[in-house]
Amino acid sequence: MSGKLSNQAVGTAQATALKRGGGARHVYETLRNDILELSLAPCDALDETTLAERFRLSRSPIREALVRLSAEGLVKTLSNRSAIVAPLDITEIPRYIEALDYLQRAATRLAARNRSVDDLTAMQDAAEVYDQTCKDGVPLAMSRANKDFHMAVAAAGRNSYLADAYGRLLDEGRRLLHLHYARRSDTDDPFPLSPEHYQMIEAIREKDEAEADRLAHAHTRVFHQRLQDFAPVQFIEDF
Amino acid sequence: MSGKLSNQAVGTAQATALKRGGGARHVYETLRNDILELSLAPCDALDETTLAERFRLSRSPIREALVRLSAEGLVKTLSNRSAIVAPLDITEIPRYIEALDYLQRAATRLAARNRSVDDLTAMQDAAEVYDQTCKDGVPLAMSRANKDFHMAVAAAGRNSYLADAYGRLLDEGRRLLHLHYARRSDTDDPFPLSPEHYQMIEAIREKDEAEADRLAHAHTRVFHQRLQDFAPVQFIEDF
DNA sequence: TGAGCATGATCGGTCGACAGTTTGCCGACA
DNA sequence: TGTCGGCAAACTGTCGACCGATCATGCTCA
Repeated sequence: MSGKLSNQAVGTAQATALKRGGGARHVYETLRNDILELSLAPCDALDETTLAERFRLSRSPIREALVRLSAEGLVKTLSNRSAIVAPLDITEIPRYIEALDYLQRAATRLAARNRSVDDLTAMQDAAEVYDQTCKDGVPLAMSRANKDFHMAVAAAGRNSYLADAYGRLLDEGRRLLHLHYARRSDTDDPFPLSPEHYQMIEAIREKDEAEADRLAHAHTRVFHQRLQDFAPVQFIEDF
Repeated sequence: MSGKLSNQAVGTAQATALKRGGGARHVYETLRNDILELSLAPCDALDETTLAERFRLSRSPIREALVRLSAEGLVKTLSNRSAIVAPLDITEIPRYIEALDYLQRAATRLAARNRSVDDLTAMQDAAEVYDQTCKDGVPLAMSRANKDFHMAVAAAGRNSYLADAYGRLLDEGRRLLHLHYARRSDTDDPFPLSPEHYQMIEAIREKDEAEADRLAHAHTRVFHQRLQDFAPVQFIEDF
C-alpha cells in the first residue's frame, strides 16, 4: 500500500503542518469545499481509514470533520457503515427553489431595511468580484463569488438567524450551480446575472423593500429557469 | 473525587446499556434535551472528562455529541478550551422573532397549499396534545408539544428545506419559551394559544393561503408580546 | 506593594489499538 | 443452477494514553 493516492480532490492537504486544533478544521474545510464544488460527487464513499491516510492524520480528526459535515447535511452516515456524500435528489429541486425564494426575498428585503453605508460598499465589491470571476469563466470561483455576494446582502439585513438559514441554502445550492455552470460553459453564452445584482444593490441603497423583494424573487426565477434548461433533458420521453 | 455527581440534568443516562453506536446518540439527545429545556443553563461549562465519567463512556462519544451540538449552534466551543452551552443573547430576541415570523408564515402558507387529508388529522392530533399538556401545566411538555404542532404544520408544507430551517428556529425558541412559561406559571393565567392553533388548522383545511399567512403572523406577534411582557423587567431603570 | 515571570495543573486535540458489525465471497446443498 | 449458511476481510464505534496548549498559582524583582 503506497502513500501515493490519486490526490486530485484533496490537493495540498498535508502540504503545511498545521498547528494543534487545525487538523480537524482543515479536513472539514477541505472536504466541505470538495463536496460543494463536486470534486467529491454525491454518493461518493467517505471511509474514515482512507481519508485518514490521505490526510496523514489519525481517524479522530477525520471523524470530527465527518460528524460536522453530517450535522450540516452535506454527508450522510449509515450506521456502522461508510459515510457518503449527501445525494443530490433532482426531484427535490423544485422544493429547493421554493425555499430559496422565500429566504432570498426575506434576506434582500431586510437588507433594504437595515443596510448601512458600509454594507453598500461591501455588496458593491462582492458584485464586482462576481463580474470578474465571470469573465474568467471558472465555474468554481463563480459559484463562490455568487454566494459571497448574496451573503453580503444577507449580512446587511442584520439578522443572523435568517442569514444562517439562507447561507445553508446557498451552500447546498452551490452544488446545483455547478451543474448549471458546467452546462453553460459548453456554450459561449455570457452570464447576465450580474445586472440583477446591481439592480438589487440599487434597490437596497434606496431602501425600497418592495422592489428589493421583487428583484430577489425575479432573481430566483431566473435561477429556476436556468436549472430547468438543464433538467428537462431527462424528461424527453415521447418520440 | 467521588463518582456521585449531581446527576439531576442527566437523569437515567447510564441506566440502560446501549448497543453499538447508541452511546454517542444517547449523549447527543440527552444533552440536546437538557439544553433546550434549560436543565443546562446557557454558558454552563461542558467539559469532556466530566461528561465522560457522568455518562460512563469514553471521551470519544462525548466529543462526537459536542461536535454535533456545536454544528447545530447549541453549544459553543472555545479553541483548546471547555465547551459551553450557547448563550441566550437577549438582545438578539427581536432578530429571532423577525426570522421566526418569516419562516412561520412561509411554512404555514405552504401547508395551506400542499396539505393532504392525513396532514390535517396529524395537525389536529398535535393541537389536542398541546391542549392536554397545557392543562397539565408542565412547561417542559408544553414547549415540546408546541414545537411538535408547528412541525406537523411544516411537514404538511412538503418542503424539507424550509421545514428544517423552521425546526431549527423552533428548537432555539424552546429555550425562550421556557423563560416565558416559567414566568406564566407564576400566575394562573390560562394559555390562550391553542385557539390560534385550531384557527390555523382551519385555514389550512380551507387551503386559504392568505389567511394561513395572516394567522401565522399574528401567532408570532402574540409570542412576541408575551416575551416583551417578560423582557422589560430588565429595563426598569428610572425610579 | 504591584507588575511581570516561572512553574505546575488541567483539559482539549490527536493517536494507536481493540471489539462488534456488516459485507462480500465461497462452498455446500437442494 | 439457484439459494442458503458459514467464513474472512474491512470498517466503524469505542477506549485509554500521550502531547501540547492554556490558565492559575506563587515567586521574584523593581
